[in-house]
Amino acid sequence: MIKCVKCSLPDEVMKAGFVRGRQRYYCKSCEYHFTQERPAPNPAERRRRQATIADVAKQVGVALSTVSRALNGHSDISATTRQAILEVARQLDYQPNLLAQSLKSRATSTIGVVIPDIERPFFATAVSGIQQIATEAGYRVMICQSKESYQAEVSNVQALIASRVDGLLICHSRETENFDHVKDPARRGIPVVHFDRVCNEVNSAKVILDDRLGAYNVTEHLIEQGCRRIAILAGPPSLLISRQRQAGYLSALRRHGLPIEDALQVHIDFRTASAEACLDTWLAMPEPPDAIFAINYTNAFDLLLALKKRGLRVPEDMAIVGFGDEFLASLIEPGLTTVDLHPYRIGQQAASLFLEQMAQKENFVPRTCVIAGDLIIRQSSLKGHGHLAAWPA
Amino acid sequence: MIKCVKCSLPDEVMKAGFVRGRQRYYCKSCEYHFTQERPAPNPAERRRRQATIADVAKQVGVALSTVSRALNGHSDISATTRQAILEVARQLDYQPNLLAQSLKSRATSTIGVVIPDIERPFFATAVSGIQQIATEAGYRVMICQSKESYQAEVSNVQALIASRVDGLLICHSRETENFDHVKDPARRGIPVVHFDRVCNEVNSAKVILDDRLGAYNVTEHLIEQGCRRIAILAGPPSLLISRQRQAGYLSALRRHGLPIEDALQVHIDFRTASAEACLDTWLAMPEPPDAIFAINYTNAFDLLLALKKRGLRVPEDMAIVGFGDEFLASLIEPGLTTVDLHPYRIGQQAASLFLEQMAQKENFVPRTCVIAGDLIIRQSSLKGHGHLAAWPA
DNA sequence: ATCGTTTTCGCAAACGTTTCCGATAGTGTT
DNA sequence: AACACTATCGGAAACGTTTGCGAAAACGAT
Repeated sequence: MIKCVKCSLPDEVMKAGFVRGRQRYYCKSCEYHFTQERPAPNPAERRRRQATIADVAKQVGVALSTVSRALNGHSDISATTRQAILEVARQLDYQPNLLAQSLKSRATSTIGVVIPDIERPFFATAVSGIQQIATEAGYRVMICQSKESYQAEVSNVQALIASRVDGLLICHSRETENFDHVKDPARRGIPVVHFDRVCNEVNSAKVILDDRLGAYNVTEHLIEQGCRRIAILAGPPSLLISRQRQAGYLSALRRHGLPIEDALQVHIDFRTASAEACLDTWLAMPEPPDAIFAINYTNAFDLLLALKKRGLRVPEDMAIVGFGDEFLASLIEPGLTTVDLHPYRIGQQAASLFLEQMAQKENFVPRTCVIAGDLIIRQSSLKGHGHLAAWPA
Repeated sequence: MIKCVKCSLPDEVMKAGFVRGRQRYYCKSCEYHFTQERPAPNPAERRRRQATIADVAKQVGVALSTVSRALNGHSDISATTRQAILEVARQLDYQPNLLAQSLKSRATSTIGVVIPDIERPFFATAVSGIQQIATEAGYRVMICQSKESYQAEVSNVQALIASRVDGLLICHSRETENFDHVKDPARRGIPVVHFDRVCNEVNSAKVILDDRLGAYNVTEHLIEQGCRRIAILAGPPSLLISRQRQAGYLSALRRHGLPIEDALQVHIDFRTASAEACLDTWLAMPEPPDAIFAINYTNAFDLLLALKKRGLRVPEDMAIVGFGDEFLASLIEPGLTTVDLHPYRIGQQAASLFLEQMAQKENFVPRTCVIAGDLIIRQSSLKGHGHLAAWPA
């Protein structure tokens, strides 16, 4: 017979249900419910715990608050107790629990970054720029990749919000067309900064690069080199960068009074095969182009290789210019003329905008920073007709 | 005269100190201490707060525990209340606070990764591999860069511990010689996995790449191509990878009965200038080498360019092979023969080892995985004398 | 000795969850 | 009815910090 845990009288005990796998009893005399006790948890089971403020306090013989004050360098504490506490904390390998601190302070000192792909040099460098500024300001950085997937991007943003990041720096995936997931943190009062691929539906700070100007400059450079039939290998018309860079190209042609020819403007999907096919079409023309501006840097490489394969010389027979990723561009032969987009600077600027917003709080007015690209002239465009021909490669 | 906040009698009130900027009083009749009240905090000051479980509970009219059960899909709840709670949670844009959850559960579902530099393709790819496995298993990834600084590495590790990551994946900086900061998490019961640049002082799981075998293979390939005087452009002898790759090189030479010549083994500091200087020394020899194995991929590029500048043909006059970073290697002309180190696989393996350790808990025995590199043959080494000459580039 | 002041420290309430445990009301079953 | 059982729900204690506020002790000056 089961004995009551209070009066220890087995007589008055009766069964009273079965809950969550355990028998329940009721003692009539005590009017008390109780259940079979649970098997003791395996002591080896529970994970070794890290030292807490309570451990330190107990060992020193003071209150929790005193330990907290000692560790945080507060004033309300005597030098001797502070020393004793610090000593014990060191002994116990005490490391403050950031989770608890953040929960209490409602701030994590962490900013979330969402990028399409860390493997692309542009983003890796941008992240480095972000991290430099953030670290200097005492913030940690949490990086997420969307891998160009809208779904992944949304879940990344939600995870970052759930982690209560203090800010969100994002470059949208190529797929993203719905921006509700970014409006959300903004509504929650989390500062949002867009960079590179921005979104105009949200009233956020933005860092963009001047695609139009960059394309203008690189096209103008070709014109100065004596090129007269300049082709452009553009991307999908749906992409903003594609349209912007084409606009810069057209603007340069117009400015210098060159004819604009539809056959010399082709939109492709950035794949190598498409680039080669396009090149062949151009080469088969009665009057082929004397220069090609590839708005995507991998396509520029494709063209260089394809031309070499076809026995054509760069830049003598055909000048080639690209856009971005100047590190790779400097390695190949001939060196590829391109526009340095300063991804590091873009990252820095994005982080700075976040810091600015944190400092100004409510009265921050989101603004847009434009980072101008710099024309980097290398062998692939140096026809030697212009005044720039003497430049060092 | 100040009135007592309890009895409202001004007579018995006397001053009783001055604490933290505010006057303190004592009422004799009530035996009660009190201070001047603090100016009310600016209501606009306090940050907009995100909805919590309490907000949902209040609006629905149930207890906190009920809301928690509803949100977590627990069983002890009726379908109707669950629906009502979910509805209100949606209305209020409720997002669970991961900080609080982690604090309670003592687990963050986050793994910390420390790498030297995210801008290096090898690490960017490795991180991607880590992230894939981690994400699939429901873990988030927190990335830190040491930028090859020991100090930064230590502070990164401490920050990750403070954030209570569930695991630590680390590739040491070049500077790191003291490994106490990694022993620390291990002592705390945090699983540690080393990858690429490991540390043997800690009893952790490790993922390493087979430098020796890779170097052996690439050297043997050169021999098969008919090369007989193979030089090696090694790195600082202090670096383990440098010694390992040299060992593989020597082993291949010995295996094939080729003489080993000290003049053909040079240790440099990986800089471009050093590589060029070394090349010139070799070219000035009465009997120059017919192939060079550069253990660092950037040096391999340096050599390609330098040779071209000197009017020498690759691979006819000089074969060149590199090590790692096969993406870049495929872009240049001629394509660089190299060893694919499979950084993605290394990252995946590291993450898998962590998961394994989490699953097995106490009875996990740390083991070391070796990822073998694959020889990727391209133009730069194809002298056409061997049976591999027919391979597609 | 009295009283104002300063220094130092403890108590307890947050922060937002989860979860154990007990308490009901309802539902069948003898 | 009496009893056994199930389905729901609330209360409260954690998790590890920080911090406001009160209390006690020490100190100095009347």
